[in-house]
Amino acid sequence: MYSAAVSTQERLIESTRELLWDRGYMGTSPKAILERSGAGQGSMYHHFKGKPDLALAAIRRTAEEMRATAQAVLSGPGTPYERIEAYLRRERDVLRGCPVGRLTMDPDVIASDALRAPVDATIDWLREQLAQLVEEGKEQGQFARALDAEEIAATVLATVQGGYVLARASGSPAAFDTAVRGLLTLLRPAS
Amino acid sequence: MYSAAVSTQERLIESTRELLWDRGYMGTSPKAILERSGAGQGSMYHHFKGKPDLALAAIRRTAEEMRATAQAVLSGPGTPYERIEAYLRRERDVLRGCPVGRLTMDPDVIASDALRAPVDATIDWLREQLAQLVEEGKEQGQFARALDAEEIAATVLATVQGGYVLARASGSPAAFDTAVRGLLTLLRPAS
DNA sequence: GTCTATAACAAGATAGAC
DNA sequence: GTCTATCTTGTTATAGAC
Repeated sequence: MYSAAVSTQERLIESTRELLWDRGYMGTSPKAILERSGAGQGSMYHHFKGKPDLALAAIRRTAEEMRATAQAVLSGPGTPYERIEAYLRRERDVLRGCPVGRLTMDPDVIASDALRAPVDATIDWLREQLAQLVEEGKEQGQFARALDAEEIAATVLATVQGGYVLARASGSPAAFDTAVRGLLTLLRPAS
Repeated sequence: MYSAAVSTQERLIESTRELLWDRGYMGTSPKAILERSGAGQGSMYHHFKGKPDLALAAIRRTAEEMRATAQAVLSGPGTPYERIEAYLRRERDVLRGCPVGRLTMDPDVIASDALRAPVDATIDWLREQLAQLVEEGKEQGQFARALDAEEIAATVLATVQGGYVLARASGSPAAFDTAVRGLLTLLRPAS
């Protein structure tokens, strides 16, 4: 078989991903997942133990995807500054928010070690990648010696995550871009 | 009467504020509000039209309180840089998140102009205050002329809001402080 | 103003037929 | 593997007594 139809299990995971992104864990009901995926009650409980189990599969996939997307930009061409800039300016569905970061505002996700783990791991990985870039930039003389790579990496990530908050509050993606431009000005090498 | 007992209406609003902070709009049920406040079904629907109406009262009060708290620090003593630092370093219940900012992740809040308005207004006001401080710092020669006050203000706010995300993801307030230290290094006057 | 009763509907899951 | 009951509990509100 060269081209199999997408499985019910697959549709369940993808539907859950979309709903988690838009409505969070609390706001995502099994009923809504079933409606969106076109699956029946029985299918869902056959493939998954329940809502948390299905959500875990969805979150893991979203986390992996985010990692791949970031990887592509961060390990792309250019100087460390340019690659950080590319990460900050990459196309985003700003008003929809970060599919990973938004989960931190879900009490049920934070309360569950299993559900929080992929979120934590993704953000931690991103921080390491950014810190390594900053370190490189310091070695190349592009960034000041006085900068702490771990700190700057956290600031970059926080600006992105916070940019989503500002944008959603104002109802416009512009606020995200403004915050990013501010950070880039502060980071820009003197050269 | 010099000291009246706290009214039922008051207890309803305060209970709603606590629950909104911890569990968001979706996660806050009228039932939970009633249990926490000790009020009955009838009292709630006597004083408020329903959940959105009560939430609006709660959100407005939280927004006002946040403004007052920020005001105290931002218009306190010190140079512009020192006052921004004081804002960034002020005591926060980091793992609990921002009681105003977290509402932007609630689809029902964002979808309602009435509920989003106080959130938007508070963040906008904060941005203006910070921008004014940056402008002052530029005039006093403390910040570089090249800085755009609006942009830097957005970056400062985003770092705070994003700091909460990093902290909740890792389960530790340390991530918030790390991001703030990074930003302060970037902002610090050469002097 | 506050209470209890009631209700219509959604959430989350199980049972068992097909 | 998928489907349709069925079940328990929670959500959000209304009605009407006190």
